[in-house]
Parts: sequence; structure tokens; C-alpha cells
Amino acid sequence: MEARRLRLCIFAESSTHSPEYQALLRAGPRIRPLQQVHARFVVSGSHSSRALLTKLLTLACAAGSIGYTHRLLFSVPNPDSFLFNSLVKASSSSGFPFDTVFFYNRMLQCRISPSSYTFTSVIKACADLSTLGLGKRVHSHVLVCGYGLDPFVQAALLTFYAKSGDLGVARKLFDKMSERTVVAWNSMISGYEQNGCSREAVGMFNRMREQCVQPDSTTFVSVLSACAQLGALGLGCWVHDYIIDNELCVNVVLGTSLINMYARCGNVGKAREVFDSMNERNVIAWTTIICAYGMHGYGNQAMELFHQMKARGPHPNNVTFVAVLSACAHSGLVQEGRKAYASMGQEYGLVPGVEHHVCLVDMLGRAGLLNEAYQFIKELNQAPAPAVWTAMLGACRMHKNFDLGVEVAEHLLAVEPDNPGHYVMLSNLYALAGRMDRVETVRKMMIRRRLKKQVGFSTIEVDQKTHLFSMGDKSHLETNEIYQYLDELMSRCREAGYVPAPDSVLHELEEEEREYALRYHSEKLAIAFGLLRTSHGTVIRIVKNLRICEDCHLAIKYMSLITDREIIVRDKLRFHRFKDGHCSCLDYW
DNA sequence: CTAGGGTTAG
Repeated sequence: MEARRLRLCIFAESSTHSPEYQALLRAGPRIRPLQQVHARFVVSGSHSSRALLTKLLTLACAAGSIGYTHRLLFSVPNPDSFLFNSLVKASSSSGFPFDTVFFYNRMLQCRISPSSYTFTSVIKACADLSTLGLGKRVHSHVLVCGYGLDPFVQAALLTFYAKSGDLGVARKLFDKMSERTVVAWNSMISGYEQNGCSREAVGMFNRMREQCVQPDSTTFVSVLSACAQLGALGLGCWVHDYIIDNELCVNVVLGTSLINMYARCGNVGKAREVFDSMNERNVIAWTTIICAYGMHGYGNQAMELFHQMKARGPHPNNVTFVAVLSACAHSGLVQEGRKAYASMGQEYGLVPGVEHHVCLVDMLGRAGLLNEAYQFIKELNQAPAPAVWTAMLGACRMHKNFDLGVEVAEHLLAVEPDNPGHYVMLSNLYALAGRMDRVETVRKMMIRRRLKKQVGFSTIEVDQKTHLFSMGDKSHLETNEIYQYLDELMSRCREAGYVPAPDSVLHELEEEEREYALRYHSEKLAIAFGLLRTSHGTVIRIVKNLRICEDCHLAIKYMSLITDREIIVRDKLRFHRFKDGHCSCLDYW
């Protein structure tokens, strides 16, 4: 009788209704309040209750107070599976994957068998760490413990392999799954998308629809990212219509994906409409719309939004400043850019990183302020990263400062001897200076080191199908027609006054490619195809993986004039909108 | 006694 009363008493103290438990819930995952509650437990003696300790540890872990959590854990005699599972889960979902692995290992040392719940969290931690070796060991442990067919564990494993870059294994797992939930499909689609395989992501999405699996908003986030990468406006619009027709909730994440899709597919206006229609806008949404204006060369609109954000939006972060500074760089807003850069530390306590240094050098360099850019680099209190020197080199090339350019390029070749971009830039510099002997030397260096220039390609979407063109490409079905039309078009351009730019960028080509090269640059092929296959009022939209070359830039201006078409080209960095013989970048790019 | 899962944006 006495014993039973005592047990009831302990039960009451540690139940969810007990004042101690309520105090923990009120403290939440915040370390100061938690420590205060903990101190009261110690004083009152209730800290010996296992349930309370578990809750305290879990909250401390979620609060990010890992040292405190570890100390507490060591003070617990014979920690049980419930405690370990709670810690594994809390650390994994709060973004402390190293600790997840630590707790998991402790758990095994204590001879406590993991459950399917343990595994999902541990595998997620491995995915966050992209640690292929450890993840594979956990995977074999999963099989040994008999959880290989658990759909949650399978989905976690699939995500892990996709995030660690092993899409082949991820796909094998996916194909072997007996039931594929929408989450499994989402993992596979996002896996492809995040690894740069956007076409495969879209293909997977189409298969998902064939198999009548209902996509959800997470699916569309990944599909829209794929559209953004591909410049697939048609599919992107289809997704947007689907979202509206099916009354899917457009949360911040989905809204931001839509903004990004419209922006990267060339339609800033629609991007802005989506932004304006959103009822929640966080720092990522603001950054995305600022970035959108910046890459279209609308620096003033980008700055206007940035000022609105500062006035009544969330605090800008490091990524926001990358968007702001690159918008300034692409629009020649030097004064604004300098002010924004200074405000990072002064107003927001942010430390500029390499990407901000790059933006600033790029901005000053484009504006012709080479000395100021160089001075800025020299005054950095850390050794300048190669990317910073690369921006400086680009500026030297643009403004034909050979002496400084050669100096910078030689430094870059010494630091990054395997980056073909540096060789290409240096040889362009020599070509512009008329030093063809040096051009040849650099070319030979590249060949000796077996370095190849990145292969350029352009894509165009016609009737929701994406067509790919690369330089000198003759694989397309309508090749002859395209080439014939392009020849015709180029001679009309010449009649209108187009003079091909000197072939400063052709040094890296083999002899036989040289004669074709100018006429056959991928963007020209894609545009010719687009002009042939679409009706007169249609805008031609091209996506190119590299930066557009000077000659193509000039030629496309003429193309837009003589065909009376709007031609939008997205290159590696930004958009060029050609109309009536002019480009929206005002030749400042 | 104490809870619970995998997928998403710049």
C-alpha cells in the first residue's frame, strides 16, 4: 500500500501535467530558461526523474547547446533507448549532424538496438554531411537490423545517396521500392535537380504524372528549380497554372521558387507579380527578387527593392548583399555599390566574404576603375582568393590593360594551373594586344596540360520541348535547313552593317573548327532554329551555359533588327534582351 | 513515465 502510493506520487510528478514538465515546455529550446528550470530541479530533487531528464536533454540539444547536452548525458546512468532516440532525432532535425553520429555511436556502444526511427534521423545526418562512407556503413547496418524495406528508411537512404552525389545508387533504390510515396518521388526529383540534372528531374516528374501520383507543393518547388535552370518557361508556366487551378497553397518556399523560375526564364514582370502577391516574404524571397532585377540589368529597381527591404522587410544577410552588389556591378551603380558594401559591417554586422570581394572588384573593374579595384584587393586583410583575381583579370581584359592583366593572369596560372579559364583569358588578352606568338604559347601550354575549354552550348524551348545546340553541332534533325537559314541571315546582317568581330576568342580551337566557328556559335544556331520554328510575334528565348561572346552579341543585335524579333539570351551571368538592334545591357556586361 | 519519421526556395 505504501509502495503503491509512492509510485503514484512519482508518476504524478513526472507526467506531462506535472509542474516540472510544464516548466520545461515553457522554457522551450532556449538555453537560459532551460538552465534555470534545471537548477530548480536540482534543488527540489526532481531531476532524478528519467522523463524530465530526457525532455531537458532533448530541448537543450535542439537549442544547440551541445556541450551542455553532452555533459548531461554523461551524468545519466544507463541511458535507455528512449533517451538516445530522442537525442538522435533532436540533433538531426536541429542541424547538428556530427552530434547525431556521436549519439548514434554511443547508443551502439551501450548495446541499444536502433529502430527505424533512429535510422531515419541518422541517415538524414549522413545526408547533411554528404558522408558517403559513413552513410554506406549505416546502410549495411539498416539491412542487418532488418529495416531495409521500411518506406521511411528507404526514402531517407534515397535522399542520402542523391545528396551525396551518387544518383545511380539513389535511382536503384528508388526503382526497387515496392511502394513509392510522393515523398520518394520528391526525393528523386530534387536529387536530380540539385545535382544539375534538370532534364532528368523533369523526366522523373513526367513519369510521376504518368503513374498518377499526385504531386504536392514540394514536388513543384523542385520542378520549378529545374525549369529555372533549363530556362523552360513553358513548363514553368504550366506548373504555375496547375498550382492556381488546383488551389495549391503558395507558401513562401513555393512563391520564391516561382519568382526564381520566372526571373531565370526571362520574365521579370511575372516574377514581380508573384512577389507582390505573396502574403509572407522572408529574406530569401526578397533576395530572390533583388537578384532577379539585377541579372536583367535593372539595377535601379533592384536598389529600390533593397531600400524597401531595409525600411520594412527582414534584415538582409550575406546572400542579399551578393545580389545587391552584383546588381550594382551590372548596372554601373558604383556609388550605390560602395555604400551598400560599407553598410554590411556598419549597419548589419555582416562580414564581407570572398563573393562580396568579387562583386566589388567586378563592379569597380567594369566601371573602368581598375586602380581602385586593384587597391581594394591589396587592402584586403586576407590573401585574395583566386576568384577575386579572376574578376580583376576580367576587368583588365575589358579595358585592355595588358600589363596589369598579364601580371594577374600569371599569378592565377601559378595558383590554379588546372583552371582552363585562366589560360583562355590570358590568351584573349594577348590576342587583343596583337601578340599572336604569345597566344600560340598559351595554347600549347593548355594542350600540354591536357586542359580543354568548357564546351559552350545553348538551348531553346519550342512547344515545351527543349532543343540543345553546341558549337559546330550538326546532330539536329533540321541541321541543313538551320545552317542554310543562318548563312542567309548573316549575310543580311552584313548588308545592314554588321562587321564580324576579330576572332580573339578562337585561339583554343583546332584548325578545322576555326573556319566554321564564328558562324556556328551555339547561340546563333539556337536563334536560327527558333526563328525558323516560331511565328513572327514570338519572343526567342535562349539559355547559354557560358558568357555570350562579343561577336555574337553584335550579330544578335542585327538579327533582332532585320527579323523584327525580340531575342532574349540568358548567359552564364545575366540576361540580354535584344530588340530593334539594341541590347538591354547597353553593352555594359 | 516521455515521441516520433523521409521531401522544398535565394
